[in-house]
Amino acid sequence: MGTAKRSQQSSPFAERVYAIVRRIPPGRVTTYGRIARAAGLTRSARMVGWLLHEAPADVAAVAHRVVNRNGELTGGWAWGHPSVMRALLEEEGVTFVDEYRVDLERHLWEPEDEFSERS
DNA sequence: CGATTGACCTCCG
DNA sequence: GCGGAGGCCAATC
Repeated sequence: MGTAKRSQQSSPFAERVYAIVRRIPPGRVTTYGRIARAAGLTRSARMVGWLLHEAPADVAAVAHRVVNRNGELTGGWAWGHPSVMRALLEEEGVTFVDEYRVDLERHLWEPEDEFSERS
């Protein structure tokens, strides 16, 4: 396979993010910052979102469980419309405190912060 | 090759 | 407690 590369250079940080996202249980939600911190890069939450945009199908299948620090469906438009992601979350039993805001106090899932480095 | 944007967050005033 | 600015890495124009 000569053409087995492109931009999918599977960065160590990317694989770490994908691994964490895949470990997100149903009915549970996490935040980009939480994943970024668990991956080792606390201030690189932006890249997490971009990675999810280029993420494989298995990761994208659970990407709707990833929300921002506010619990808002910031990436809802990635599915075409936030209502789609909201429906998926509701299907898993996730409640919403607002139209597009999940109850983090109720479904916030914290990844294994083995690599979490504090300042 | 340089500048801008991006599924965002943290720090500082 | 709230607001603004910086940061971080990569992709796209």
